[in-house]
Amino acid sequence: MLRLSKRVEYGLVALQHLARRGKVTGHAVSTVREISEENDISYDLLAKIMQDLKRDGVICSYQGVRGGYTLMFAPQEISITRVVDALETDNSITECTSGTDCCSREAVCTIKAPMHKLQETMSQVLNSVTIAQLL
Amino acid sequence: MLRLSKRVEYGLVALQHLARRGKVTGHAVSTVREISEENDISYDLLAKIMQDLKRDGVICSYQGVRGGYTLMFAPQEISITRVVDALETDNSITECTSGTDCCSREAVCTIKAPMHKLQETMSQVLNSVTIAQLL
DNA sequence: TTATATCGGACTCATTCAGTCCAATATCCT
DNA sequence: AGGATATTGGACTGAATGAGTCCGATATAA
Repeated sequence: MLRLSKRVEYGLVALQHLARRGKVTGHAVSTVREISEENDISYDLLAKIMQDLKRDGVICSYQGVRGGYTLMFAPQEISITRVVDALETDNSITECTSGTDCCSREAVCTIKAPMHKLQETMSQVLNSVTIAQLL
Repeated sequence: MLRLSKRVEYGLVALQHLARRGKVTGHAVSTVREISEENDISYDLLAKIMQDLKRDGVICSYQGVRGGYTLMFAPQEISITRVVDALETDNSITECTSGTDCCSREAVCTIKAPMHKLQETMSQVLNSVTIAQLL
């Protein structure tokens, strides 16, 4: 459907939330609980998303009491592409333009080249928008 | 997943096929059977897609023996946006940017404006690419 | 040591998508 | 007229995906 998943949507909101608290190192600036309540997002679902963002390295976590999350980069250094890559399994517009090989129709596929070009353009757009634009 | 559906993919292939036969008026230039066989696409599925493209007005049909389909516009006048609109129920990147109202989180949504801007940019990209680029 | 967080897996439920099957209708050609 | 060919239309299945839930484990500041 050419749609961003709810995971990405919530991820962007969460990163925006953290960004507004500033990129602080050494301790957490916000918790999943807080972000989920302020933005009306399922706590459990957001918790998963935060873990994925942490795994990607875009945020870091602090466990235990007074724990939570903090940005690892300045907002203008975090592109939407990065968020999508961290939270979705695949972000290619066609099977064709994903990874190395194409779909089962590869041998007869007549739109492979133009689709790659379109993919390139789309990626550039997503790459040019950052969390800073959400503030 | 930010992915074009197979319907759109097949639709583009079919329009490319018709475009290569030229924009002829008065009779069909190709049939579903031919397009499906040459491009290894399910006949039944492609038949549905062609009906939708016809319903949209981007192609016209001729029934019966020696029937089939023909383009209604020059390839450079048919944007991918049009194909997506004809073949997918919704092409907005978020629930937010679709139609009139937003999602259930609308009241607390903090990324509505930037998402609309992103949607705009993405639409422009899809609008700038036409069937002519597939030839 | 307890309250508060993140971590991690398994799980359900609804929706969507790709593809199939079958029957009806239109129309050219012989 | 009649058969072959093609579009039209609806209903249907099965697989995949996505959103969201539930439960328990682990880490850590106070």
